[in-house]
Amino acid sequence: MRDVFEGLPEEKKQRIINVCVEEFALKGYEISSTNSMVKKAGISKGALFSYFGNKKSLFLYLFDFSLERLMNSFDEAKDEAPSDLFERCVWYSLLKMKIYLKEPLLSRLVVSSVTNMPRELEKELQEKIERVQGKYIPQLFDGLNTSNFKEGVDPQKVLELITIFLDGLFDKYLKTYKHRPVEEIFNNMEEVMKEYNEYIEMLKNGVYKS
Amino acid sequence: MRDVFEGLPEEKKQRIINVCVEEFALKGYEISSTNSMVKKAGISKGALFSYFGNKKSLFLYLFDFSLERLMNSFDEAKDEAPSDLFERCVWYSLLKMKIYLKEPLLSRLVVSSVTNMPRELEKELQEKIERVQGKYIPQLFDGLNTSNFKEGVDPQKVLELITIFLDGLFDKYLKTYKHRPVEEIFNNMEEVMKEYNEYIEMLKNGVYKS
Amino acid sequence: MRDVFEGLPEEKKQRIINVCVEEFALKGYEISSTNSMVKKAGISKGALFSYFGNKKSLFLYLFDFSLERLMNSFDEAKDEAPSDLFERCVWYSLLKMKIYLKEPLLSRLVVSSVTNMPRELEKELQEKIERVQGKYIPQLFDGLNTSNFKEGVDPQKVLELITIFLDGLFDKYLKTYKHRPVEEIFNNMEEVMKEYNEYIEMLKNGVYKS
Amino acid sequence: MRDVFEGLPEEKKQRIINVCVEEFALKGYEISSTNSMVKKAGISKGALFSYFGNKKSLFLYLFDFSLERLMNSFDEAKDEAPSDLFERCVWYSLLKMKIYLKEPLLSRLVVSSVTNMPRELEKELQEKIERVQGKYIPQLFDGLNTSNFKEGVDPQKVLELITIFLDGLFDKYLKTYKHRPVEEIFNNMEEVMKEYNEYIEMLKNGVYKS
DNA sequence: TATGAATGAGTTTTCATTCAT
DNA sequence: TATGAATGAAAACTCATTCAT
Repeated sequence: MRDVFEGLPEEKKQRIINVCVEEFALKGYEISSTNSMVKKAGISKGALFSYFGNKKSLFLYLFDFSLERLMNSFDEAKDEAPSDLFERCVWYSLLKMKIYLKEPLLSRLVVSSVTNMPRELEKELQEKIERVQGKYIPQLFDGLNTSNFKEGVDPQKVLELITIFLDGLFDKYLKTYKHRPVEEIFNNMEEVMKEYNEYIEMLKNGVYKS
Repeated sequence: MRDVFEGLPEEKKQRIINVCVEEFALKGYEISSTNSMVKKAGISKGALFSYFGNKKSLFLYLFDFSLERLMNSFDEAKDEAPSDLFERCVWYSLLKMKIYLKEPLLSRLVVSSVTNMPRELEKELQEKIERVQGKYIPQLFDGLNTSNFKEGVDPQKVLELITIFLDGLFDKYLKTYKHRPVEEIFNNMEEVMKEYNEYIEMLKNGVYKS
Repeated sequence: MRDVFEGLPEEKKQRIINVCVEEFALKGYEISSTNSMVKKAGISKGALFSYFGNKKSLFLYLFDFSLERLMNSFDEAKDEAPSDLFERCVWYSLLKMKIYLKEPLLSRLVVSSVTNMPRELEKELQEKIERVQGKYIPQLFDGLNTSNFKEGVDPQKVLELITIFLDGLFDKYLKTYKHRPVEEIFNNMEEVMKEYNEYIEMLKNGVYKS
Repeated sequence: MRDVFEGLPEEKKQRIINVCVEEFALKGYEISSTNSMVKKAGISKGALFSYFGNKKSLFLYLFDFSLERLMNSFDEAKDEAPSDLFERCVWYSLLKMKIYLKEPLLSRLVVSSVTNMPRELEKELQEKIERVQGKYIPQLFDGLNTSNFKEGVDPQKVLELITIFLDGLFDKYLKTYKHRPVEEIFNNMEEVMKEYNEYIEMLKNGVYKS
């Protein structure tokens, strides 16, 4: 059944994936309409359902597809991970940002359906997420050098502090640039980096007089 | 049109608001059903639509209502704001948490419809959010004492650092306690405060050996 | 929900019932189309589903409706039941025929959905049938006079013999007159009666030389 | 068009026929799915439609096929027909039962589509049935010995009486054993025969005191 | 003003049939 | 000939919105 879809000409496959990902990413699972998808993709209702069986399977296919593509981008960059905690976190945060900017729809599909899980998909999505987290999170925070830390500072807590902050910063950027073209963000990357570094400096050395 | 609603007996108005807020807060804009609302509120379909015109207006009314109530809670607490930057931020973050716990449905309605803006409402919501931010954010961070700061540290940036971090921490708590009863959170408040203080300590004095 | 339907003007109720009974009686449950029903009845899709909820409930309502009407006709005639076994059976068979001819669609709906039970309705229909049989069958074969029977003849077996035969004869008439107007059958009633009597004579006294 | 099908290797033809007969016999015309048939038969959709043109023609082909096979079984047994009316009828009824048990699917296809004629096929099926009845019925009741009959008894009517009764009895058995395995019926054959004989005795000599 | 029955375009899904390969 | 992907009308059902009462 899904083999039929996989055997389609690449151009057509891509068109269908793009259309459906866009619909799901922008509207969310429940509101998205298979009607609207087939119209935009220029295929028949019957075709879509012969490829994927039903709306739920279609969504899960696209979720897997998106997740894999995003994770591949992570894997490609994995070897460049710096060993210093701060640098590692910054690198990771910027990597997330680059990937989001390179694949905004795939990213949105994954992120929004995880933060706002449709009831019907809860079990399946939960499982997929846990599998990915189990595989990637340990990898990303392995082999970290914490020798620079003050005594009495819990490295785990520091990691959490930085992660929470950088995730928040990431969200802020996303909101800021949501309605602007992608290029503009890339052009401002230098400025973004400068800001990152300022924050990191504060986290490293504190903001109070010693 | 809306005047008719405002002229209703207070008890009936409240009942309608409560029912509709709950529906929207728990299910989201698109999935929520006016049918289910009128049934739960014990009014007729015609009534609801004569009060609010359509689903969209109903939602925007409730959004305004919720936002105002939440902002009033802020205003009431405004005078207790500590003047030290860190204390102010922590106070603000805890205030947000208390308000969320006091009015979970109003808060959820606002927060979830901002993070997950329904297509149809994007413009209007964007505008409302910006108006509120423009009014409240400067107020909240006025008259701060920054005399403890190291030289060369930009107080505005520090503010942003802390705010972003504490908002992220807040979100983490929300997710953690999403499926548990409100009381449990109050009971754990002490532990939460301890964690807050640890993080604040790190932010103040840094995590690297000086 | 069904109250709404019951509260409709009698004329409209009848129109809807007639249209839906006809569709179900002639096509059977699965093939019958709610689309086609609403078109023929001149109401909207929404209306039909607000009256009955879904196709299954609609059908069960009409089944109950039909069964009750048919059973009422039986009840009205009950007191005229002869006490002789043969006469009783003939009377019963002719009564069935008269009712079938008076309400051919209601009868067909009931008969055809019992002989050809749609999987989806099996449980419900089975139950209804059993309830009716439990109530009517004992009534119909009560107080029979079997004093005329030869010795060694089991009255129960005779009853079965006659019932099976008369039911078969009934079916034969139905098939014969299926495509002809109802009046024609009424006009031929005399002939039908004659045939019945001939058969009964044979059953009573046998066909072999004694 | 159908020649292509007839020219197929016998094994393939049989497989297709078996699969389609089973589907139609168990589900009925309208509910049966050509999709499911081609899957089970291991052929392509195109093939099925190139052999038979459309679903209707496919069904009519299988109906003819089934009818012919069943009628052949009758023909093979024809010479064993007893000449006494009663014996002939009983023989005939048991023959029908044997054939039904030997070819339950072919029989079910024919019987169920005759008792519950799909709208779309009514005309064609009607015609086929009449042709078969016109050919076989006279044959089967030829050369009967009616010398044992009472005077004044119309042999034609007796024949009809017995036929209608035995057909009804047959139906009753079918319903009784509908959900049980075929073997069970064969095992109970003795009991069935006993019941037949009891009824026949009643028909011969009547049930009233002479 | 208030009611709630009525509307109909919308949803997901199925399936006999066609036709390019 | 044979294939099976593609088609699209049709199915059951929903729901925001309207309007006669």
